[in-house]
Amino acid sequence: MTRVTIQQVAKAAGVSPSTVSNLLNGRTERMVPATRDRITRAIADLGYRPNRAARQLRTGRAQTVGLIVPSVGNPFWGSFARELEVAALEVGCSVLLCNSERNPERERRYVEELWDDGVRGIVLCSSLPSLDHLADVVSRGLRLVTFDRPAQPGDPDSVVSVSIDNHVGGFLAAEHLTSQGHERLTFVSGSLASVNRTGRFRGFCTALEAAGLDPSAMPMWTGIEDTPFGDVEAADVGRQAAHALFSGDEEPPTGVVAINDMTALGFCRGLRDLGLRVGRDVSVVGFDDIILADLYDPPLTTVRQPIARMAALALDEVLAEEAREAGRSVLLRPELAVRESTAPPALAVGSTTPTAAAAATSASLTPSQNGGAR
Amino acid sequence: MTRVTIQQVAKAAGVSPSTVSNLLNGRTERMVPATRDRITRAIADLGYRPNRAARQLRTGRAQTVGLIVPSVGNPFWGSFARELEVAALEVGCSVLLCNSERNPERERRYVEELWDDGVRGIVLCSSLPSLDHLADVVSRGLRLVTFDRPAQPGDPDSVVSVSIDNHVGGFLAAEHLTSQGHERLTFVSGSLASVNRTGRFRGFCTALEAAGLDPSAMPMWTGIEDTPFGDVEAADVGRQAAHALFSGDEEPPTGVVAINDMTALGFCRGLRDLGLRVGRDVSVVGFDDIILADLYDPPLTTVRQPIARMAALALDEVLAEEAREAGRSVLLRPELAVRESTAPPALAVGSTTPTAAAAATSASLTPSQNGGAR
DNA sequence: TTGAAAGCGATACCAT
DNA sequence: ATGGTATCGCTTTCAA
Repeated sequence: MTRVTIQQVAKAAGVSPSTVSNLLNGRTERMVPATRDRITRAIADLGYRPNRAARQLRTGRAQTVGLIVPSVGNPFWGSFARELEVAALEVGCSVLLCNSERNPERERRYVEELWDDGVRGIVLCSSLPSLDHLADVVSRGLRLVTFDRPAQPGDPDSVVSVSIDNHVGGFLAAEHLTSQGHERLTFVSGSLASVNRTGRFRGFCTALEAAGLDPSAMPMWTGIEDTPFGDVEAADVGRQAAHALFSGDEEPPTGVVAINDMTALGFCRGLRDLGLRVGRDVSVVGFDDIILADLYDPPLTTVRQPIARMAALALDEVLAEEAREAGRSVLLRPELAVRESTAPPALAVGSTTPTAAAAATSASLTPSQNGGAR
Repeated sequence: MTRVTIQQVAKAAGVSPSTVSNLLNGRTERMVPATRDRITRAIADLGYRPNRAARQLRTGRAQTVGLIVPSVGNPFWGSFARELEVAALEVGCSVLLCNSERNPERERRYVEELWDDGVRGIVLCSSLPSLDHLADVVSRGLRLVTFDRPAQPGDPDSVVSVSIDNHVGGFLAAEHLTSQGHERLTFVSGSLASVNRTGRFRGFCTALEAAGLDPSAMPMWTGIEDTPFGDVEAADVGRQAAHALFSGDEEPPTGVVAINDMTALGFCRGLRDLGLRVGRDVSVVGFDDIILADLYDPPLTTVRQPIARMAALALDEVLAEEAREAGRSVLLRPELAVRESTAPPALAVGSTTPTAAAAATSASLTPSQNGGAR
């Protein structure tokens, strides 16, 4: 009933605690095989398991890495968390998961708490422009790796970043649309104050310019830029954007790039509210390639992030023994997964009602199915 | 740079460590206000933070609860994890999250590990029929609360369970379909060896019988019952099921109840592969009500689990001071979220091609929007 | 190759 | 109302 300690193992094996400790920590070389076996036997017999608190108190470090994500409710972060755990498991680490809800204060509290817990380091999935709120802990020696947030000027030197090249991602997404002949494009996202948004949006603009289009002439949606939206609400952002863009006075876009898949899916849902059809009336490109992207109807064209590889890299950086060069950034190239939510724009310009458009294509179906179409 | 200890605080405040400790643990009543203030000042000045490892070593308990889910890649578990964290935060606990991937051995290892970590208790989201692999730790005093897995005969007495009434859930789902006039129904799930599957399937059968239908006469899908499918693969299960049911010799169902939303969404994707339309050619009911259910096109009718409430309850049980009565079960009532993936069955029987069927339906069925009307 | 013993930092009992 | 101090279980010199 009461826990077995290293002393009891030592006694059972007829050796001292030090020797058992040596075995536990892989220092078997200085040990006669017979001793080793006796200890191993004793450990098994007694069902001994080292007390981590004691070990940590002594060594000062836990076999743990912290992971802070905006919200595991978002499947992208859920999948990433899972991949990081896989990587950590391989090196005998566990992962302490925290949801920041994109709240800087909460983020700071979690970082402090994890630091107190003696984590080896933290993988921070934040897109806040500044890391000032964490400068204190970082200066105290915390090993911090940011994910999906390229290094910014002003970041502490010791912070490492692992992310995709967002500029390339945004470019690929928009270029795909322009190459299909789209000429009215909108970039849809929530809060402006996010680092990856900036990169993705710039890539989007670059692609437009490359196609001879003027980014500033595109329909814009600036509904809720100030609201610090969380991640579960990402879908709401997309949905609201769709409503705004397609029921305003301005001529709506024929193609849209969303900041992430949840927003893209929300946007699709918004289009559905309006009786519009994705991939036919409007083309939509997402970002992340969550599982649901391929499951959606129509399957969503999206910019894929190689999360398994990124998780492994992030963990490597967290556990790296020696300090890395200052301001180290690991940048991966994203790729585009082309699916059916994108297609060349409808030839008909200024189609009257969506229902009419749909009917035209599907061999004069009675317009009864366009759920809720007004 | 070096960590501040309780001794340093004590010295700075001109008191003994014991007194500081008393303050830290809320025993302020035996302390003159002036002392209290001096200590508080010292703590703030020095930026003192208690060392958790030391505290845990001394008290034997951490301020932590374990959470084991099949996979946070599945949005249902992601959302649940988030809710549990919210609840835990309110009482100053952190959550240690682990993905079991529905692997009993891995589940056991995690439970042992969490126990070693000194967690207050564990919320286990498992649907394994037996808890035998955990009997050992449980008998050593672990407080275990199972979620989404009603208590089974043979479970250790001390295990508490929090779940919805799966029988009711399965019933509501199937009854919704029968009341719409569906007479050929299939229950789609992966592994049979899961507790909630059993309950949901029984409820499904009960509803069929209540409608005068014979469950054993329904089209069945028994493709991969033996494979211990994980949770990310849940969608594949659904997709495969759709392919099998709609391209075999047997007449396919007009309505389907899936074990969970991911499977339902996979099923919808499978239908799409085959050119069939959800909510028109086939009605689909999911289970869980993940965010994506409402985002899907068409929005998915599903059995909702009240996860926020369930998370709070599960945490209560984990942290309960005194032991609960033996074999305690908390059972919540699920509710049906009716959306557009379900509708009365097409009138045409023996359709040739999907497209023809679709055309036939919408031609002859004008009032196709009033879901549920007979 | 093995052992003895000094802590890591907080708690709680027992004095005062 | 406050202080002294043994203790939790392990790691790690240093000595044998």
